[in-house]
Amino acid sequence: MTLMKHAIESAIKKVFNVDTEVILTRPEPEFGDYATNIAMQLAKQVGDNPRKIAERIAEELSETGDYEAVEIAGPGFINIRLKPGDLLAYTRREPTPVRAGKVVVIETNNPNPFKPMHIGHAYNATLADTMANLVAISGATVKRVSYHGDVGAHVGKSMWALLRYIDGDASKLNEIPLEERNAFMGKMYAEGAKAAKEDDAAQQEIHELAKQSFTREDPLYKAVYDTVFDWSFAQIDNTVARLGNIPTERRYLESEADPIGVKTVQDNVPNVFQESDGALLFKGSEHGSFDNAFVASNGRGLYAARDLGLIQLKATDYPQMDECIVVTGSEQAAYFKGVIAAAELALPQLKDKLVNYPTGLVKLSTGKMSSRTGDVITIDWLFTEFSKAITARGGTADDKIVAGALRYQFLKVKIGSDVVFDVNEAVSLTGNTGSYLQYAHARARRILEKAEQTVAMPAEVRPEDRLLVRKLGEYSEVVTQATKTLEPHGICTYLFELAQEFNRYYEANKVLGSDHEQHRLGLVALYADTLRAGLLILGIHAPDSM
RNA sequence: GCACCCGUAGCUCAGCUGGAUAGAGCGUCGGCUUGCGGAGCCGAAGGCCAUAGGUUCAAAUCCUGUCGGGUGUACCA
Repeated sequence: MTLMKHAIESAIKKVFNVDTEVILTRPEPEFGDYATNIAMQLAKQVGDNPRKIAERIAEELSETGDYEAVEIAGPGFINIRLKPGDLLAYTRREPTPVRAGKVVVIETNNPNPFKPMHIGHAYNATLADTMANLVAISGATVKRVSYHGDVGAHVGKSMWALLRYIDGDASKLNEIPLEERNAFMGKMYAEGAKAAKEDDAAQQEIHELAKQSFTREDPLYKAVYDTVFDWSFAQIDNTVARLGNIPTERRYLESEADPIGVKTVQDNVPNVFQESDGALLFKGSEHGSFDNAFVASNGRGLYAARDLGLIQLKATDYPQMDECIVVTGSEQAAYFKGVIAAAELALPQLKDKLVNYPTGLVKLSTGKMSSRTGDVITIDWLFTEFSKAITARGGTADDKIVAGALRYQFLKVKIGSDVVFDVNEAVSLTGNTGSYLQYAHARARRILEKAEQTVAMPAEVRPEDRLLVRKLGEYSEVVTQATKTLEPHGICTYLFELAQEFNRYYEANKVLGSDHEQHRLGLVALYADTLRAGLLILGIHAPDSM
């Protein structure tokens, strides 16, 4: 494509003596393989009508003999049709390495211990993990990390309920079976949250217990804390792995980030932070955010200070870091704007390295959920529902299949839009779903498996192949675009279109036993490999059977 | 109040670096048994792209106003 772009640019230079950048698009297949509207853009500058300009350029391009056809259409579009050989060459999967040589640190999960994991965590984790995949595809070295709130208010709430539950005997926790721990932790948190809201005395205790989370001096407190802390991370690690995420290489905790952040804030008074009512605040309102306290009037570090500390921990662990990506809910967008602005002022060496991607919320079509009341859709429940649906179709529902369906549901939506999660739709397995793609892949593999000859790259493009081959040729462009913006949804759309294109082909053209068996097997293999490669980027397993 | 995000088919969403008849899935209605997995394929109905202006040869796409929805707004995370 770059070659073609340059060819057109130099044709323009030659004919009109104008330097310009040509953008090629993919038009409707009836028009050709590539199109550009450059003639219309040049009309004013060159002072001629667009169709004439287009004709001059087309003439020049035709003379090279590099294309099957160059045509003018409509108000001045130049449509280019590739030669069959080139059409095939374009199917090579070689996305442009737009981040070659960079080092990128990205948080690929950040659920808090002591709280239940819900569908929102699954969304954040799968999206961030997929973005990390895109970073890797773009030629960078990816460092996957995680960050968790191990101290503070939510811990106080859980500890309040936990301490009442054990009633002085920490060994009571050992009686809770492994498979009930998640539900138990959720229940404890919900109870504490409820008490904090409704009962003033309890609120005082919870406040006290929250403070203790920093020191954990009391032996009973420590025993309970340590046990549930371990349970939490066992759950988090297990769930994240189950979702198909690649493991992280470093886990950061708020308790370790806190002192570093507090010191940074204190060291930068008054140039970056100002004292106000005893608290140290950052005037985020002057940076597109809002004024926010980083250190409380009692000297304790707040969330923002911890984020400042976290950034430095990352920079220390990964001194080559060029970019530091955090994916969060959109409700934190303004907050992060403030943190990043403050960080760039206090830590100028990190300027332009910090990026926050705000995502939409996960909403359920069935109604609201709330972790406060314990009324949440858990990830375990989702896995169970998917399994049931797949089994009902006569398929085998291992975790990899289920995770694929789940991931796709999250990834197909543009980052920033809310994900309306309709469990019935997600589980339906038809239409634009992960299951459709996995099934499509399995079917293609099945054909190859049955073939009694070795499969090689197709050597030609027959007329009935054209649409499929053209679609295959879009892979590198789509993936390159996705790596630039770190948005996976375009890959989802593309893979779905590709699978549809193949299903059409497959419906109309017999492969095994046909006169063109060898040729068509080559196409099937190329398609199956392309589909698998795309799914791999999304972290979705492409099964050979299901 | 102020700031940011959003408003595309009944529902859920693509399309937004301006371009050729606005696309898909679900749902609805109608087709497809010889041929490899029907979790599929083909077709139909369904849109003043919230609304009013502006910029442009060209606007769903850019700018402004209005209406409607969401989120945020310092010592929670």
